[in-house]
Amino acid sequence: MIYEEDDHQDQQLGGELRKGPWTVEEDSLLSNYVSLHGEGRWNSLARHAGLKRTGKSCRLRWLNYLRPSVRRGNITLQEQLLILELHSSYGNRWSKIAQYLPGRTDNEVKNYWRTRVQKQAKQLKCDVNSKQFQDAMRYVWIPRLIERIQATRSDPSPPPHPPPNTTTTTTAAASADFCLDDNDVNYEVAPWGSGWVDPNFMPDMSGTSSDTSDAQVSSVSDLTECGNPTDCIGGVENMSASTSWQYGSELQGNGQSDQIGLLSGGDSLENWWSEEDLRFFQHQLCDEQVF
DNA sequence: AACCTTGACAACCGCAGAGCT
DNA sequence: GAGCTCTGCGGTTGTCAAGGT
Repeated sequence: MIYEEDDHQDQQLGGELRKGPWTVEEDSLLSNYVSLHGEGRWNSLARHAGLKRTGKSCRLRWLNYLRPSVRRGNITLQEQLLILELHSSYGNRWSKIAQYLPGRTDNEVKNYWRTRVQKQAKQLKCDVNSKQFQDAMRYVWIPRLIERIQATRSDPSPPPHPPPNTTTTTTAAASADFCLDDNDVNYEVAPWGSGWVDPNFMPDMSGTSSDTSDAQVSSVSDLTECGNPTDCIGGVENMSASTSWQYGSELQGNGQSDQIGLLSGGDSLENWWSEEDLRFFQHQLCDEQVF
């Protein structure tokens, strides 16, 4: 790559630099220029397009907002499930997670996590990266998400597609739920999965689990150990049968079997935790948290 | 009606890695 | 190999609208 035209650094634009929200005119300039000349070389692009923005700003605006493939609107239940599970594999590697959510940007995934998921952790008075909260997601939230997905299966909303250029084997959950189009060959799916819903896993009720506060979630290797992906999860259908009630039984035994949020409707995450859940987790799982 | 809080989203910043001169 | 620039990523902050008081 030749940089001879890119000698000007962002700061050399000096006081002309614009910041803050983009105007319609700026969006138009950027869109038109990219459609004519393609992406890349953002600093040069910014100058030649007549934008008083940094290259970084232009790139961000294009990738997160103007790009035609950007998908806008609410995060679907399937996408929520994907995010939760992928985060278990990749941690805060938002761009990696976003690869599995076509049309979604890393920024969007990151924002979702911060505004929604962290809120749930807060409700449980857990740190979002604690093992306790991981367990809460694994044994309560995800099974409930799956049930809600099944309950809304008649919803014709198009399933998200897996990312391109990955070579990982397909997990049943992914293939069953997110790649419904048989014509959509060549999809490959995330290497997550086994740990989340393996019936052999049960929450650490001892309260003695070590703090995993640094997003040290289950490693990818953990999740890819399973030779046959279908053995790991068995698809969402099987997940429900084998996991949801089973994990839920810990809680359902406490009398909250109807608290899965299925009947409440909507995609709000407000009601994922019943009062029983909150008490349960706060008392038995989160005692050691200092959140 | 005014003010405050909250949530969602957009945008910026700093850093690290890759590639080029 | 050193220095420079670009690109991409993750963390953080800013903005605005909606809802509540």
